[in-house]
This record gives sequence, structure tokens and C-alpha cells, in this order.
Amino acid sequence: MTDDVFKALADPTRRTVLDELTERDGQTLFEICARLTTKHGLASSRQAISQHLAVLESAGLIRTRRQGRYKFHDLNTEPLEHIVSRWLKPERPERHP
Amino acid sequence: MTDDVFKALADPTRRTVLDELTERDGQTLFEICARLTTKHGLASSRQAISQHLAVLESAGLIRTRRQGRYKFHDLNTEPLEHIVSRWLKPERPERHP
DNA sequence: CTCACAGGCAAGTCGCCACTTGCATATCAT
DNA sequence: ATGATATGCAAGTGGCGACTTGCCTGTGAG
Repeated sequence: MTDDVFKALADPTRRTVLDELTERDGQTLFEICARLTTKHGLASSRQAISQHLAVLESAGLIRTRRQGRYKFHDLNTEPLEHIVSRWLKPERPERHP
Repeated sequence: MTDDVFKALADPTRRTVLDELTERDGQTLFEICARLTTKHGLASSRQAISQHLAVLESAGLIRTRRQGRYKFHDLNTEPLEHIVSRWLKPERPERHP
């Protein structure tokens, strides 16, 4: 469960995918591939990204919806919310200026 | 930098070590080994835990202090504080009831 | 219908990581 | 000093994970 989330976050390419989806949600596989190479300087093949997306989805960090021949990928940050709180002392509410 | 932190968190044994140090800070290697086997049901060798502690330390999640023949391990949660905030939308301040 | 496009599946390769094994060093009690 | 305690170092092994390669399925435009 949380093990899948941490394993998914262990790979830098997958974290960059999450970055890209944070900036623009609901992208297809090809869009993600294109933007990873151009904007982030990553030369990853389509199959590699496809497998990364599968890992992210089975970790619950991505939800997908099919529409015709397109498959859109939506970010789901819910598994991230309290993933590190187990090690943090009970704190004063954080400031978000 | 953050890559080391995520890689360190990828291993379930290392996360359990952080759990143990959260509960009781400043333990030695042998203390951690003993408590992992008894309380957490993990049968890890001393050398294995030693290498895990080295990974956690180089990730900045643990600070160590020598005292005679003992080496105490102190938790450092600072690298964890904002490790996932890059994917979280700017939020209303969380409630800590 | 036909073909280009978007994506899926599966086997295989390669490198890294967790763990072991064996020995070495340092500190303290007696 | 001697042995027990606490830890360190380094080479070797096994398995998992990231990536490739090749082919297949489904969808929609012309």
C-alpha cells in the first residue's frame, strides 16, 4: 500500500512525470513523452514512460480515463498527503504565506 | 539531494528504522537491531541494519554522534518536511486536532 | 476500406541494491 | 593485558527494477 507509493516515488523519472502532471493535468502518454524530452531534457522511450505510468497508477498516484483512442492521466495527490506525517512530531499548523 | 531521500525511503526496513527512532531517539546500532527483531518482527542482521543506517545518514535523515564505543543515531526529519509539497496544490492550512 | 495514430503486451538484457561473509578496529570492564 | 563489546570495511552473491525490442490491438481520419 504505502510501500507502492514510496517505491513509485523512488525513481526520478516518475517524479518528473508527477511534476509534469502537476503543471498540466490530464495528459496522454504521447504528450507526457514529448514534454519530458523538450522541457525536462529526458530522453525516455514511449514504452519506458508507459511502464512508469503503470507503476504510478498501481500506486494510486494517477487515475486514468479512456476516451476513444486517447487515455488521459490525472494526478491524484491523496496518497501523498500523509505519507511522511508518521515521522513528524505533532506540529504547530504550518504557515502558507 | 532529494533523490537520496526518496531512495532511502524506498526500503521498508529503513522506514521501520525511522519509525523506531521516532519512538525512541538516539539509539545505538545494537539497540535498533534488537528492537527491530522483537517489536517489529524483522530478522535483519547487524550488518544489514548498519548499511541501512549509512544510507539514511547520507540522505540526511539521521545524524550520528560518537561517545566512546557507542554511536548514537538521532532522527532528522528536516529533509522530510517539504519533500512532497511540490505536488500538492496550495492548500488551506491543515488542521491538527 | 485502408492506413496512420495511440496505446498494450511480453520476453529478454543489464545494472543496481539488499544482504551475506569474513575479517579488522576501537573501546571498556576485569 | 586480555577478553568482551560495539562498530567498521570490503568483496561477493542473488534478485528486482528500468529499459529495450518486437509485435499486437484498437480507434478514427481520409
